[in-house]
Amino acid sequence: MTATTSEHSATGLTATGLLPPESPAPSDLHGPVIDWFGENARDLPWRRPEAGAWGVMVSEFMLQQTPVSRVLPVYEQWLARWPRPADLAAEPPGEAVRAWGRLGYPRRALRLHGAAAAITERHGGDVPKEHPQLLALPGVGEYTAAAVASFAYGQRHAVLDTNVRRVFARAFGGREFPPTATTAAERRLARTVLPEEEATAARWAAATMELGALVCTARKPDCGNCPIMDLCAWRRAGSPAHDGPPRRGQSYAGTDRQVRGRLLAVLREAVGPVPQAALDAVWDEPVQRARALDGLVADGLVEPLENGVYRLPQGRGPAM
DNA sequence: GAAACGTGGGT
DNA sequence: TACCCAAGTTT
Repeated sequence: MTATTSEHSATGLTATGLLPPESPAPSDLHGPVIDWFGENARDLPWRRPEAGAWGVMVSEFMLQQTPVSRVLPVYEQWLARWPRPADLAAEPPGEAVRAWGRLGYPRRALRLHGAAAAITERHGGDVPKEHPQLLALPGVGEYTAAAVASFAYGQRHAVLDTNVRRVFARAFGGREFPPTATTAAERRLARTVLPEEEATAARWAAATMELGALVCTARKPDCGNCPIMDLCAWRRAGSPAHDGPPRRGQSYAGTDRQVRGRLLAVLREAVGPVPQAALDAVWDEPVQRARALDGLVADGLVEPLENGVYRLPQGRGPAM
């Protein structure tokens, strides 16, 4: 069954501009992608039944901009120490920041702690099932709310992460990469191609994400092992290279982020409060160093004591 | 909508 | 080596 323009006209997808003329019929992809997932899905701990909604949520926080391989060990330690949201909420936020280790973007640790506190206070200790309630939690954005609702509770949501966006850009859009920022058109498309049946939609969400992570990768897509190789619009167009402006680049060396990282590393590894001198040692430029430290304090990641002594936060930090 | 926000592995 | 990329969210 090959996709044709006439099929789209029948469904109105082309007429509404949701799909380019050469893109495949969405329903033709469901079976192959879901079957592929059944045979190739990685056995990740947060996919096991015993992970529960809290395990799924913890994994989603950790996986925001951080690769699976680096998340795995920290995830295991985290769940062993804090098996329920209330367990985490009962500890100072600084403990979450410390346990976060070197996963990066430590504000996520603070927000996960805040989410655990909110879940404990507002939802009786259970991760909420409704998308709006998930979205209201600190650190939970559009993607994470949909991911938890879909993966943990089997609901029907468009789960649009960087993997899925890339798969859709190629399979339906015929382009190598999606736009820099998620567009309304991408959200509409993701909702439109979602299978009708709830459990199938949840499976589709996980499957498209996995396909993007393992086969339809950014660098070297393994099209030879792709279950929809013959339907993919990008492939059918000859795999044209990305045209538009160059992809984003994020510099790091010499930035405040690097200084913040070094300062926080000292605090994380220290058992108790740290004197100013220990922090001064990590960066020689005093103005930038002070700015970075002030930023950490403002973000609630560091708590200043008297006489230039600092520690990880012990109380409730500023709302974020 | 752009910019800020960590860290490390792959090429 | 330098750059790209990794299950985003917030301001």
